[in-house]
Amino acid sequence: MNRSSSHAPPDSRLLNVAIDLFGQVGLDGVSTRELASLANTQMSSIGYHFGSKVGLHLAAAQHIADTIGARVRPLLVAARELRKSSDDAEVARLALRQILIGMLNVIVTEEFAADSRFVAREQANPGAAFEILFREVMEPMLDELSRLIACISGNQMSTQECRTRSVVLIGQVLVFRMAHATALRAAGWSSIDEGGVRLLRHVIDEHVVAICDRIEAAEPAQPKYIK
Amino acid sequence: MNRSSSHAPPDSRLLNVAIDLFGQVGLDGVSTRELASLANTQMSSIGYHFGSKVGLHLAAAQHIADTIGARVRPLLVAARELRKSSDDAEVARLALRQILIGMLNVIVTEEFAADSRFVAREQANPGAAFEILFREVMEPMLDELSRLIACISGNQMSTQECRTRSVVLIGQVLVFRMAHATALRAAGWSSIDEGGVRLLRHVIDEHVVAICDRIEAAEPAQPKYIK
DNA sequence: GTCTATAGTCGGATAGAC
DNA sequence: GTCTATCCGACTATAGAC
Repeated sequence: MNRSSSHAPPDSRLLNVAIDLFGQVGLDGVSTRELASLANTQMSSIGYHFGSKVGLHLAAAQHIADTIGARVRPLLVAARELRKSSDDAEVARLALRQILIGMLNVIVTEEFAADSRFVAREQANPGAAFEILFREVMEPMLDELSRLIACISGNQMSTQECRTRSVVLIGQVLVFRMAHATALRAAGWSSIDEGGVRLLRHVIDEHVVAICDRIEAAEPAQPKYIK
Repeated sequence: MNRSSSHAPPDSRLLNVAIDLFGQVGLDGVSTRELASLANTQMSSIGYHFGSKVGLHLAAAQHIADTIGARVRPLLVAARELRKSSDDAEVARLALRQILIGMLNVIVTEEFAADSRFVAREQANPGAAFEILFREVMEPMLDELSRLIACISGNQMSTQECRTRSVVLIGQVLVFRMAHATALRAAGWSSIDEGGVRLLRHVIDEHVVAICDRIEAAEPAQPKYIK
């Protein structure tokens, strides 16, 4: 059932339609008329409830930050607790794997499809909405990932390198949202079904484990990257 | 020097401006007036040379397919030749690493920044331009990558899994273009300088090697993904 | 709070002079 | 081939009735 066709209040219907459409075609790709029509309300109620079209866009970003944050934050705080209670690389690896698989679940789950489409689009179009999403979703996750990587490497790795590796790791997951059409065609899927998700979980987990093995086994590293 | 400010013919100037601006803000994000103005010509010359704004957009996509194709194709044909001359997993690994590092160079090089921005945007917005870019750029690359992965795995892996792994592998590189702002901030860069590129090359190559080790060492795999 | 009607702006396309 | 001027449709925002 479409979230926007329910009997929720108009502002809530507008928000859901906005997340769907802004995520698909961007802020300029959809008109206020279309948004209002699909939310079964009037153009002018956008002005009334959100000030303007841009106000609705920002409200949509904030709503998504709250939704995804609620889903991802538990994984991050759990990882943080584990890190504080132990320096063991094994523990950190487990937390790292759980965060990445957790992100994969958000990315491929139909429930979060509209939200993650929106996030992907804003990442390509950094604006005010991007600030909200980066600060509340991406940054805390990348922070925790790079701390886990530092721990796995035995704190032998520069912060710069840990952060870079976090981005590269998460890229393996994000590609399925940011290049959705390419990824689906390449994998020969029309949509990501249950079997596809299982394969994806297996592949990504295996890659993460392989990379952890490598990081942990690595020498203290000689040609360090500075600044 | 800006490619569009040269004394090239108007249609060429339009094409270059189009690649820049469409890549930054998308088809609907820029007006024909703006495009013409930045190309030092008239709005009506878009109609004359390319039929319409959409025609210009498609011509830009084709031009990019030619440009990037010219850069990437040599890597792909070299890999193909190697694969045909030998079944050795070591040879395939080398080819795989070279293709991914080659893609990274395209993604982070300033010379190709506008082109790869354009590609990234169209991947998020599948349309007619996406068809051109997928067929001429992404598909040949993903094809070769998955054949190399099959070879490295000793042909023990399903086609499905090989193709999925190709997407995941290339995701590590693409993230730096598709989530450019996020990646830069996360890594603490304002732009990807020479040192950043070196670190990135090192990190991605190491990850690819680690994943290859894992694939090669893997059991023939029991819970195979079918369909 | 909700709806209609409209004001004011900007967009893509194109006719027609040169 | 190049440029000017203009048409017409679509858009956001808002005034004002209820």
